[in-house]
Amino acid sequence: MLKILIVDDEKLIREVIKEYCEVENYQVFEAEDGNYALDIVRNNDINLIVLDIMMPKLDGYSTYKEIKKIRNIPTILLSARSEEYDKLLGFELGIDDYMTKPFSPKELIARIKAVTKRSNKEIESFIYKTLKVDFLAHTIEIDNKEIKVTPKEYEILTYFIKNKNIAISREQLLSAIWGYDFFGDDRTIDTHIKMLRNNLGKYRDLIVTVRALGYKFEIKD
Amino acid sequence: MLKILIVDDEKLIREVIKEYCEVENYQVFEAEDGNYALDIVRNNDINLIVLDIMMPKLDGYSTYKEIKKIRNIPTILLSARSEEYDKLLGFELGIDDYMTKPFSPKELIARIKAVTKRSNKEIESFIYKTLKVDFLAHTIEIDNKEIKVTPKEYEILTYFIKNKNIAISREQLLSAIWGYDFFGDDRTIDTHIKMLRNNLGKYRDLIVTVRALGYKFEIKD
DNA sequence: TATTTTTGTGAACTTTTAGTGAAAATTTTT
DNA sequence: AAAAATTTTCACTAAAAGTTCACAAAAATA
Repeated sequence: MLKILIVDDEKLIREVIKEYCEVENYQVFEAEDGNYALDIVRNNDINLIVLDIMMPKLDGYSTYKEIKKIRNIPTILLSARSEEYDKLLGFELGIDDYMTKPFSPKELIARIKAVTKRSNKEIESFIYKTLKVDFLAHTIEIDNKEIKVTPKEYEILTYFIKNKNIAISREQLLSAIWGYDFFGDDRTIDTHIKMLRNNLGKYRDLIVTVRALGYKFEIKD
Repeated sequence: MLKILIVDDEKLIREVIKEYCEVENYQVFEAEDGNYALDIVRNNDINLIVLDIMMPKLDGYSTYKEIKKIRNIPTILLSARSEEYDKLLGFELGIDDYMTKPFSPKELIARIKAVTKRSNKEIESFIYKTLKVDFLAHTIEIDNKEIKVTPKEYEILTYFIKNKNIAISREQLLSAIWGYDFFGDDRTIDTHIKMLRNNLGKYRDLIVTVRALGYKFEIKD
């Protein structure tokens, strides 16, 4: 279960966030200032921190730096006004996300999900039966035998793997792999898919076509 | 192209928002009170609404509720002062976001982008008894068995789900799914409904016909 | 009940879409 | 600069999907 620490001097804010988090089944810890926060971080295995910048005693920035000394924890910063926005942009030392008050609870939950998802997603390889893709070595193996694919095919395959079981539109593939500035024919994808399927041999059916949309890399767990 | 409806009694506010939206290439509709807003929603395929709470005639809250009866549209509420903040937090019936005046146009645009992005992604699945629609995988399951439907049927079903318990006219379905430039016979819908019902098997009755109007996806909660 | 309106449906017909091989264009390697 | 590899375009085909239509069935109305 996700353990979330909320650091804010306003009790109301903490309560509201807590309520929403509990709906999502997160375990919530509260701290009303930076010192309490540090204490909690030291004694609990916190997965994510929601941290207000403007606080009495130990302010958000300083708290953030202190926490980083203890352990790297994904953090979402809250700033009081949108004027702070620019400052935040300049303030770059690994913040995972930030929001300006007032914010919608829905959005916060969405961001929490996004951040936790992101920080858990650095995989080094993908294995399914005898298909192995090694992201570090940049190789693909089937039945212990390396198969060669072109760079584009490799990119498509890894994109599929990272988004397995999600239907991907041609547009999405194009902008993800070709970039937003590609103005060619989107049927080009079909040709690459054809070649990738051929190269995947007996695993060709992992790429299923989603009619009127695009393709999907389907792994039935 | 994104169609945005701005509902505010102050002309100046509307103008400013409009200008910024047009920079982003959004198509902007304006309404100076709730009644106009309802009219526009009924006759256009609006994607997002920016709605002021304080208005003469039909106020924001009421307008919001009325719109929900017509169709589910992501909405950003504007409240006049930050004191309203607490009220808004308690006010929970699916608002996607809200802002307090004065706000920066930049921030509004950022939120519009966030909301539209989210509303296209947030709902990952719909489950009713043993009927499961997975919007990411683009699949439909009944009794743990995947059923195949055509693209149009899938679109209709997801539109129904997003607007469950709301009667949808044939015109509305046409403009939402076929687009404004479809000039064919609206009985075509009936054929698609027939096929969709067949594919839904024991759940066929979720699609109820609303005589002289269209259809409704009815879920008794 | 008779008549009219509206919806359900099977089947014929039309259009759209994806798979594919080949060729042209581009990029990379030799 | 030539050769090789890769990427992109394109035209053709088969399959899938979409549309129309006529008649049956059902509901509303007179």
